[in-house]
Amino acid sequence: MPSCQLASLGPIPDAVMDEINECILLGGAQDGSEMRIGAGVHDDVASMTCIHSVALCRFGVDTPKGTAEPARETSYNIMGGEEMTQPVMQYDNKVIPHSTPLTLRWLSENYEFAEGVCIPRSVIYKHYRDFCQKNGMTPVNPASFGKIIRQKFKRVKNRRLGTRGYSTYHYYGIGIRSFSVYYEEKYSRNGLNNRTNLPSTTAPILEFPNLQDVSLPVGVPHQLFCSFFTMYRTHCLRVFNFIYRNELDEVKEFLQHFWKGVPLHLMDILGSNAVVNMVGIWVKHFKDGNTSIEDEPWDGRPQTASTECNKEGVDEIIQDDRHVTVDTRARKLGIGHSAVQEMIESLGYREVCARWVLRLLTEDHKGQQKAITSELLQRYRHEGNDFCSVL
Amino acid sequence: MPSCQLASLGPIPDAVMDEINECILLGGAQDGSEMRIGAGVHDDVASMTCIHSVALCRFGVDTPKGTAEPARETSYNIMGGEEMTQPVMQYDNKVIPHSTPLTLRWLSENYEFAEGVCIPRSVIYKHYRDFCQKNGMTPVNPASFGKIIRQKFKRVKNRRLGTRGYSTYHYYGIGIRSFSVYYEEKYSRNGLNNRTNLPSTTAPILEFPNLQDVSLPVGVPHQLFCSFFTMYRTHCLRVFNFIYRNELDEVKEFLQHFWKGVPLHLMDILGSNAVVNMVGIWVKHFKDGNTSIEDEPWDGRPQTASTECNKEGVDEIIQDDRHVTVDTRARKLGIGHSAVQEMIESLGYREVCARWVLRLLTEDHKGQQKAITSELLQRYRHEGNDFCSVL
DNA sequence: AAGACGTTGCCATGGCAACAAGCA
DNA sequence: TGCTTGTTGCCATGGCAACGTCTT
Repeated sequence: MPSCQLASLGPIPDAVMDEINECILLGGAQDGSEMRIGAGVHDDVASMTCIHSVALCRFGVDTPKGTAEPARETSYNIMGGEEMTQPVMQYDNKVIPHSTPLTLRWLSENYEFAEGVCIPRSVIYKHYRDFCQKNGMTPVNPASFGKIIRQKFKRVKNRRLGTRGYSTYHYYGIGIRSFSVYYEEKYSRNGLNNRTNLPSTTAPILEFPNLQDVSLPVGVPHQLFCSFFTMYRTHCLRVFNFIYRNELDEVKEFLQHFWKGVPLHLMDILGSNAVVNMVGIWVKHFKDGNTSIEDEPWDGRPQTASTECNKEGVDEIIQDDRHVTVDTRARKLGIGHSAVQEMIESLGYREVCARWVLRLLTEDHKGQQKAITSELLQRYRHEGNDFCSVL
Repeated sequence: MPSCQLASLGPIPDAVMDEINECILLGGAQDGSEMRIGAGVHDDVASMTCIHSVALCRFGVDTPKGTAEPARETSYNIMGGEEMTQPVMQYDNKVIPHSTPLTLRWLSENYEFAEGVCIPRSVIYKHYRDFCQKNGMTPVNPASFGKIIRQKFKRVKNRRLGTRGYSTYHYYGIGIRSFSVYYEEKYSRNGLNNRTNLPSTTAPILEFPNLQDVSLPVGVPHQLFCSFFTMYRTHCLRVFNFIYRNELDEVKEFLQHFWKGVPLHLMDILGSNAVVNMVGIWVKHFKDGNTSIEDEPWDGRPQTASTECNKEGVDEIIQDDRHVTVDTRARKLGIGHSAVQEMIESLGYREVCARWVLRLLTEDHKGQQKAITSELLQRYRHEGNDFCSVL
């Protein structure tokens, strides 16, 4: 019996994949203003983990069942549309700082009171940014925008929805007008009825193996692996949910959050080849078209499959390993960014990516100890061991 | 007439300098838990700017006037003390998660209601962390600690003090008991009277040149320079204040904040040699024992002085320049951290440091544009020009 | 009965802008 | 009067923990 079910609602549309790719390429910050010194290293991790997890999601989904798909497709088109149908006012190329009355009017035209509707603040704010860009206005920050929202919708309430520890703020009581260019069914009054007949349990599910059915790789403490398994399972579920809800900005941030947040005592087992390979096996399994791992016995499988999988192209992997090393380091130097492109192209090397994520994380945690001397030697010694274990 | 006055209250005690050095060496995070991937690059900037600004403060201060010095000295000793006189309870090496009753008792023993006293939250929290460490407890996060504070002191009020845009949260109504090991006069009931006869205007001041009296380097837009000058002046004032208030943690964070926050359109003039040298001249001037720049005419001085200053040891500077390049890049690779030590030893090269801060910032802003192709070429081209302009 | 999980209240910090006070 | 600058209210987001519901 699966202890966790992943809702999947059809293949990821190309538009979404494009956005994800763009997100990876751009490092997540579209306007440059939020960039920080040192972002390069973050991007390394984010790119890799994004590739890995998105690959998992991509291959994990079932055939479409046709539920609620049209609405989602429409929403992408709207968001990706080039032209607002009727911009409130068009200034001739002059960038004006900000206009509260204009924003209030825009709010009136596109949103309405809607009891029972929850819309993420980030979604409305994204719409607002779009509105500002199309009208040559400099947007205000989220806090100030919130004040404007509450000027217009005095009775709006707060909700914090999302899985444990990852709740996001929502406005409760605001819906998108049905004729707005930003219309999305789930965020409007109309979506209230439809949502009830779309429970996640009726959707095709992606089942993870039950922990009891999995025989663990030798040498890995059972307790630690259980912890990691739980975290990773939840992680995948959340990535799924983010993508399903079209909150692609969240995906990147969340991935960073997850991989950076792996506790130190779990780092050790992540260094273990067997665990990495087990994750890889799951990905591979989903890729082959299975949505459940339950129908096949899992005992003993990880070890055998992992070796078989490893042998497939061990030379290339090592080759690629070194290659990525060079590029990653080059990018840490600030020399270039073409490596990201390469990493995307080498999507087939999911295991490599996963392994690299781990390596990166390990390196960085090491680096954070900031020992003044002998750090250099220690690092090379550590890397040496790591490299051997990859072989 | 100076438009801004810097309060300075004697030379920086060795204890403070030690802490600053430690802060630089450790990268600011004492427990490692707040470290993040990519912190290395932040540290580069922080170290440099810290050296630069601290040097400015160090050389800018006047002879001590003996006001309130004893209290400050005492406080350093207290904070640096090895042993609490009477720990509430001593567990034998076992790390226990957390104990609210213990914390409440500790609060009662060390703090009291004190109308009119403002104490920064960070200060109390630092004390609490110290208390936890000494008693083998895992401290709770600041938010949860705040709840405990309000359990004990129900009438505490909030204050946000600090210069514009850099306010920090304070508790108003809590003072440190006079017999506490954490006692500091300014944060206790006794400090209330003393503070009134220590207005910053009566303290020796460090005067910046008035903008009208400064003839700008050629080729630098007046408007841009004025903006930068205002920012830099405020920056120095704040660094002074932080050090005076013994809030050394703030110093590092603030320096990062300032240098990272230089707007893009000011980056250009910071790339200008003349501006960098002007800052360098001020530092040099203060170093020579002057607290005011007003008594000497400033017309035309920047250019001449800058060249003279440059010629002093241009070879060494370039030599050092390359040296720092290597080390900085090495550290970005995560190879080692001894470079920080070197930079501290080369404190004499303040101008070089300043220049390097600018270079680093420029590089990073460039890097954040994340253009996929031709970034490499562009960067080298840019660096080439930059290097020439240094010569 | 115990555990898992979503929701929500209270705390934290931080940005912006309005207000107030001091000063040229 | 106009400018500068400190303070504060309102908004944002985020962590932790308590509570209630639901599952095992």
